[in-house]
Amino acid sequence: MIKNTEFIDKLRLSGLRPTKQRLKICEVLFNREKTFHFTINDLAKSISEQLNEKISLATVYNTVHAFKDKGYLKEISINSDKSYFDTNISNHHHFFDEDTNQLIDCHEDDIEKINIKRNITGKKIKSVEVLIKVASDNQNQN
Amino acid sequence: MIKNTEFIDKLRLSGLRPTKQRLKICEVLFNREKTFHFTINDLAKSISEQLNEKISLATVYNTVHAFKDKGYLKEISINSDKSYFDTNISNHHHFFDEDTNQLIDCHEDDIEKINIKRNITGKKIKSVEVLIKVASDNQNQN
DNA sequence: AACTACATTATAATTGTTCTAAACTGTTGA
DNA sequence: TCAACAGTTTAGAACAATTATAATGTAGTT
Ligand SMILES: [Mn+2]
Ligand SMILES: [Mn+2]
Ligand SMILES: [Zn+2]
Ligand SMILES: [Zn+2]
Repeated sequence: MIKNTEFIDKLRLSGLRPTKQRLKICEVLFNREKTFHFTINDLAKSISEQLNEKISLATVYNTVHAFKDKGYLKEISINSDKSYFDTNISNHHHFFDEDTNQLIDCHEDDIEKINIKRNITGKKIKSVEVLIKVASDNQNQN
Repeated sequence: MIKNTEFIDKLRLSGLRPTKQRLKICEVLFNREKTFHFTINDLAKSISEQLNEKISLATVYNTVHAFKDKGYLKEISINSDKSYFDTNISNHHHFFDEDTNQLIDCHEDDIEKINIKRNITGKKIKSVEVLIKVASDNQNQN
């Protein structure tokens, strides 16, 4: 369990003021055993469940974007009209369960290292993401 | 250059009526040398450029979804708030140029075959997609 | 304490997409 | 051939996710 002062230091070091709202969001995001894959709505729900006072939706968006910009969150590309975020900021890939809309981390051993043999002239690789969509056997494709 | 009657047959075989609008969209989508990666907006623009009479945006959406359902188009997952489609329906991966927002096909030899060594119990793999984001060297990450 | 820049908030605006329901058209078979 | 019907198109409304706005609040500095 991470102490509040650690969050305060981390925020200050990033040039973000440690406000009440940001600290609460830190708790919800980072005070957990396992990786949290979430949409803004998931996060807002987690917040309101664990909190008496409320945080404005705009602040949730602002904070998630600030944390992403500072590298404390990753955004995951899923074919959907909503964004997913990830507290696991290491390079890793995902399974996406189409039945439950849940992301599952791929671990080092789950997938062989991606070896890209071509490069685009004048361009640098910014990220490589593998998304493996899964669903129950008795599910219609796509 | 594909003849109009071929499109008519293809549509009829799929249980889709060969309407004026669908045939025009077929022309724009499939009467080209190279793969077309597009957003609905790109397609609507291409249509209005090549056409005197106009096609309703709702029809463009309807048709693209119908074609996707019939397997004539693929939808590509990009971290963005808009959907991308692909006339290349083979299994393949993509580079995404963040400077221009253009997709580039990965060919067979560009990337080693993805080898997934883990499976999710009770779930079947529906798709495996690799997205390699690229940008100019002097670009800020993500 | 006062100042200032940064942050929060409610709410409006924007954007991509889907829905609706009325008008239209391709197909069928009497 | 043509009426009937199901499928299709359409404009515009509705919707959902996200971003912008601008007023109010607050953390950090002096
Ligand atoms: Mn989609
Ligand atoms: Mn959207
Ligand atoms: Zn993850
Ligand atoms: Zn492609």
